Amino acid sequence: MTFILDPAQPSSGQSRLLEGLNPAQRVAVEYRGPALLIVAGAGSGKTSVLTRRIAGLLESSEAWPSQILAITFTNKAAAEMRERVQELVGRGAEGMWISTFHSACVRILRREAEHFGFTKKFTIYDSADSRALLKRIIKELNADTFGFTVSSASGRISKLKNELQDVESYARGANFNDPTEAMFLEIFRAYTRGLSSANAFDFDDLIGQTVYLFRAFPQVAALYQRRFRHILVDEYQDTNHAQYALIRELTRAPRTDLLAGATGFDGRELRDPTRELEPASLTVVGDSDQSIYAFRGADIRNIVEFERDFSGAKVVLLEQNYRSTQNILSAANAVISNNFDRKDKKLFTTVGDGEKIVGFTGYSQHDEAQFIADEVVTLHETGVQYRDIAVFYRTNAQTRALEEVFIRSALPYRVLGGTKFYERAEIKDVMGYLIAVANPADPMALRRIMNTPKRGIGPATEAALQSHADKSEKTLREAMREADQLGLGPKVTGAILRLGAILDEVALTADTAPVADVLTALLTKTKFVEALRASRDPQDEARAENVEELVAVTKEFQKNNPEGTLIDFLTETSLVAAADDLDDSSGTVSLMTLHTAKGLEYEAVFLTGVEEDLLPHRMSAGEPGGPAEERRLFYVGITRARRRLYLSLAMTRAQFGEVNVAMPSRYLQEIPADLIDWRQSPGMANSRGGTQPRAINANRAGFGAAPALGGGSDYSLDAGAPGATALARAAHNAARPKTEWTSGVTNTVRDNGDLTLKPGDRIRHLDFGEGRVSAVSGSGTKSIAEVQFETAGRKRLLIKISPIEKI
DNA sequence: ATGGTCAAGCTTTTT
DNA sequence: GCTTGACCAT
Repeated sequence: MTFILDPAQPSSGQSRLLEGLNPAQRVAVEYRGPALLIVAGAGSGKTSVLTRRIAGLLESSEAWPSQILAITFTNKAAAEMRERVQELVGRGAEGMWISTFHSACVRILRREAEHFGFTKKFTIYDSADSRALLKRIIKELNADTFGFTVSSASGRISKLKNELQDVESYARGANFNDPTEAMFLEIFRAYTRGLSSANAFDFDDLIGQTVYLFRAFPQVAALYQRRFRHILVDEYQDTNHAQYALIRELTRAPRTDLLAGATGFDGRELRDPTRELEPASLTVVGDSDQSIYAFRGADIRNIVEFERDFSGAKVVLLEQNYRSTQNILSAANAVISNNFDRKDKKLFTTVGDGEKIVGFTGYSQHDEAQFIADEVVTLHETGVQYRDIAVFYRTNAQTRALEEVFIRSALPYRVLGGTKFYERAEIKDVMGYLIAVANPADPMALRRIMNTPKRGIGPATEAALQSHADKSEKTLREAMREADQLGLGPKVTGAILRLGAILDEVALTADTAPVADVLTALLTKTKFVEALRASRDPQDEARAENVEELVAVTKEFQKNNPEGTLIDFLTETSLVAAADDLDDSSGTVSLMTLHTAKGLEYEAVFLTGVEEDLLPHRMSAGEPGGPAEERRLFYVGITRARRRLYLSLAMTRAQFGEVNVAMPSRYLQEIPADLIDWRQSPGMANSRGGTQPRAINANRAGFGAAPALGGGSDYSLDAGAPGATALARAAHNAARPKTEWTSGVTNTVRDNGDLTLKPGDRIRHLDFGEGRVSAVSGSGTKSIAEVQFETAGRKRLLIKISPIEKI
C-alpha cells in the first residue's frame, strides 16, 4: 500500500508518521494504553498503521527495538513489516523481533529447551513428518481396526494441542470404557513419546510447549515478560487458543522477585532486575470477516471478546478502503452481509465505481481456464503486468487445468503453495541427511535416508536395528554403530557401518562449517546425485537438478546469514510458507489458493470455480459454521482485487478423473446482478453453446441447490437463474459423450515435432477450428503463434504442443 | 532386497 | 488422474 505518503520526504517526528492518515488511522497510530484492538477491514491500510505505530514508539524513545515483539502470519508479512519500519526509522529498527508465532517460539525454545528435557538442536516435524510418525504408530498398534487413519489421528491430536491439552490432561477426562478412546490415548501417548525421544517438536508443539515452558518456569517467563514491552499481533482473528494463551502469558506483569541474579539476553546480568514494571502493552489487528482458519483451530472469539479479555482496551475501526473500486467493495459488502452474527461494517472508498465485475461460465474447467488465459493476454496488452495478475481457487487440485492451458498459451505463471520445493521426496531425503547430522536422536530422518540411495538396507534390516535399539535402550543411530553384533550379512553390515561413519564424520564439522560444505560433503560421500543421474527413470534427472538447486539454496543462505548454523538453516526451511517465496519481481501470473491469497493484493484477480461443492466446499457443508467460513473465504478473495475482478465457474468439472455437473455457487446470487457483466452467464452456458441469453422461469429453490438464503427476492443473473429444467438438462448432457459440448475446450496436447508457422498460414485447431496465424514470436520449442480463429477469437498458442495442423 | 504391476482411495484450506 | 500399498517375480 504505497498510497499514503512518500517516506523519502520527511517532515519531522510524529507528524511525519501521521501524514496522509485518516482520523481513525491516526488514533490507531497514536493511542497509548495497555490494550488496543484495531478492527481493520480489507485494504484499510493496516500495515501502514502498524508500521507507523512501531516507528512512533521507536522515534519517541518510548521503546528500544529489543522491547518490541511483532507477530505476523507469514514470514513474508514479517519481512515486509520489517522493511517498512526500516524505511521509516532506518537502522533504529535493528533488534526488533518481527516474526511469525512459530519462528518466535522456536527462538525462545532453542534458548530454553534444556529446561525441560530437550536439547537446543531439536528438529521441527512438519506435517509430513508427523504423519509418517503416526503411520508407524497406527500400524504398530493395529489402530486401523478401530477406524483410525493417519489423518483422523493427526487432526485430533492437533486440535487437542491447539487447546493446550497434553496426554496427561486428556487422559484425566478420557472414558476408558470406550475402546476407541483408549486406543486413541495409546496413539497420542506413543506419538508424544516418539517426538520427545527424537528431540523433536511438531508445529503445534512450538506454540504449546512455549506456553508450557512459561507456565512451568515462571522465572523464564519473567525474563520475556520483562523484555517485551510492546507486543503487536497481526491477523488476530486467526489465532488459536494456544496462541492466545501465549500472548496472555507474555502480557502478564513480570514477577521481578524472580529476576534477581538472572542473566539477560546478552548473557550479562540484568540491570536493576527488581524494578517494578507494568505488563507489556498489547496491540492486535484483525478483521473477523477475514477469519478463514477455523479448521486449524483459529478461534474467532479471541478477537470478538478482546474487550472483555483485556479490560480497558481501546477499539479503533478502520473502514475506509484504499485498495479496491466501489463495485468490488459493494460486491464484497453484499456477500459478507449474509453472515448474520457479525458486527456490521461497510467498506467504502472514494476512488469511484470502476469497471464492472466480469463473470464467465465455461463448459468445462478447461474452457474456464481458456477464458482466463485469453483475458490475461488482453489485460497484458492493455498494460497490466503479469505480476499484477492473480488466479485464485479453492483447492490445489484445480491448478492442473489452469496450468495446462497456461502452458499451451505460453503464459508465464507460477503456482504458490501446492507441492512445495521442500516437500519433494528428493529434497526431503537430502534434508534427512542434514537432520541426521544435526540431531542424531531423530530416528525418522535416519529411516528416511537409511536406504536412499539404495544400499541394500531393507525393511527387515531396519527392523533388526530398531529392535536392537529398543532392547539396549539406545537410539537408532547408536544401534547402527553396533551393526556388526547383529549377525546380519556382511554386505548389509558393511553398508550400515559405512553410512554411520559418513554421518559421524560429517557431524564433526557440522557446528562450524558452512551449511553448503556440510551438504556437499554428505552428497559426495553418499554418491547421492550420481545415483540419481545413473537411474533409468527420466524423472530422476529433474530430481538431481532439484538437489543441485538445494545446494544453491544453502549457499544463498550462507551469504545472507554469515553466522548461520546448520540448525538455523533447518529451522528456516521448516517454517517457510507458501506465500513466503512470493516477492520476486519476475513477470509471472500468480496462481494460489484462496487461503494463500490472504493479505495479498493484485491489480486484477480471477476467482475461479465459483461453484457449489467447491465454494462452499462439499466438506464444509456439514460443519457448524462451515458455509459462513467459506463465505468469508470468498470475501477475502474478492477484496484482494484492486481494479479488475473476474468470477468464473464451469458447467462440468472433472474430479477423480470423472466428469460431474457443477452448479453455480450460492454466493453468486448474493452479489447484486447489476455489478456483474456476464460474458457468459450460467444460463447462457446451459443453452448449449448458444450466445443468446436464455430466459428461464427459474424455480428459485433450484438455483445452486442452495436453500434460498436471505429471502432470495431478486437474484436473477442477467440471463435468469438456471432453474430445475436447465439443471436437469445439464445433468442429462453430462451423461452423454463430451463431444456434444461443441464449444468446450479440451486439454488435448500433442507433439508437433518441429512444425514451424509463419504469419499468414492457415491452421486447423482441434478445439478452436480454423484460423489464420497473425504473428509468431519466440524460437525453437518455445515459439508462440498468435492466431485469429474464425469463431473462437484470438488465441496465443505454444506451437510445439498445440493440437493443430497446417491447412 | 528390489522392482514391477495392479487396485484402491482419494482432495478442502496451512503454520 | 495420481499416489499409495499390497502382492509377486526376480
